[in-house]
Amino acid sequence: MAETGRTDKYHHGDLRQTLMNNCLKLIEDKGVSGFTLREVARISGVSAAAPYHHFRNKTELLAAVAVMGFKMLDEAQRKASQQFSNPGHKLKALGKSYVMFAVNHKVYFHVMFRANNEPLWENAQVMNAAKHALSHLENTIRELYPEAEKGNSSHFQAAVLTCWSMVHGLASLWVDGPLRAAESGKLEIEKLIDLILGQAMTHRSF
Amino acid sequence: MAETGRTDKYHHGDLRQTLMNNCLKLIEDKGVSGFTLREVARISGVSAAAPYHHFRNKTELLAAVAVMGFKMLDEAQRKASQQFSNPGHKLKALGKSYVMFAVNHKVYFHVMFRANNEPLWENAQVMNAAKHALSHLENTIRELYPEAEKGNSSHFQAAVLTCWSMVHGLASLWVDGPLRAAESGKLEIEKLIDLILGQAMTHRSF
DNA sequence: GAACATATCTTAACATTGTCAAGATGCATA
DNA sequence: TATGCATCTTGACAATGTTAAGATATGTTC
Repeated sequence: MAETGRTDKYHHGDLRQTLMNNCLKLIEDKGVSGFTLREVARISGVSAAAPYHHFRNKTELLAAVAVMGFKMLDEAQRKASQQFSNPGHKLKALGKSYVMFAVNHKVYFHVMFRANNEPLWENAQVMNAAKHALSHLENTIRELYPEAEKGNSSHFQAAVLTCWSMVHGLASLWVDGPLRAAESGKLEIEKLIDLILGQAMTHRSF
Repeated sequence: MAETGRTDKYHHGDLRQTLMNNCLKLIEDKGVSGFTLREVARISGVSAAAPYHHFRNKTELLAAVAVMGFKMLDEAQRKASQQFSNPGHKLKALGKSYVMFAVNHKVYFHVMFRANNEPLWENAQVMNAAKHALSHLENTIRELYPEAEKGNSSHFQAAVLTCWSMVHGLASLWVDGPLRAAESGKLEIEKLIDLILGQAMTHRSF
């Protein structure tokens, strides 16, 4: 009651945050396509026009949720990288943390990268939060290749991108459905991650 | 004129295909979010209700487009794998072909994997077309690991998934924006692919 | 060729949506 | 206490997805 609905005050108190929470709840229930600004307002106990005093439009609500998501991912990555001092182990932990974030927070991941098919990445706040979340990977690769960044910077970027693509691809295939839809689902996702990260990262450079 | 608009006949002739073509054109122009069934009908020169005689709803139009996309990808993968006989080279060619497909047919890729945020993967036709497109990768990995599939099948699945995740991740990061938005865009995408596939696949197992 | 069944298309309507303009209400500050 | 600002509401607008009922062409059967 106190969480979802309105208070009895005319001024809601913290409508902005309430809208963001209910936005997530709604997407969890009905998917991003069935998500409606009006219904978020309804659930939050305010009129359809009320959200416009806190977000310029529907897309900006989603952008705000995406920023929250990136902050959560950032936090998860930070914790993961703190578990190990060895850069190789650190890298593997980061990868697992990335994929598990997508698995455990499917909705966030969806909004962060797919949004409402809107170009969320032009939003400076989103970009910034995303950069922070990605910095852990970059730092760890810097530890792994102290020399790489100096001479051939493109080689460093490629290394970052290789790792990012790997885990982002796995996460995307899971979140978007094809992986769960395929019979590969027999393997539980967590074991799968270990298997794959082992296969991809154990070899030599990572 | 003949392509986009209607014919003078009452019966359109091939409205189904016309709708699919204009669906793509519209998404190219306005993005998936700005895509409207009514406007597709308008562009095609028919009434708003006409498409419902060819597709059950908006999602099924997109599903049909997705199937077309997977057939194109299938064809591209087939050509790529035929260029080499060595399985290692073949695998690299498949990877490059996958990513380049996403880059050159952004809209198709978007519809195939993101759709309208709808669960396209429950559609049997989509699933089937996707499996075909993926079979080339599976076959090539089978060639690489003749022994893998027998004893430990999960190891084989993991190998397939590792490669798929790699290229799908790269493609997704490009299509969804983050890669183009980041400064990494300095590197042209094609060189980037070569760099990454080289880094990821040259090592040992692939 | 005429009659008829069927596929294809249109018009008209419905509930819903995102968004905006104008007005109401409460809060804080002078 | 009076004034100004942030917050919320009501009411409206055009647009959308979708359906029902009716019109028109096409092809098949006699």
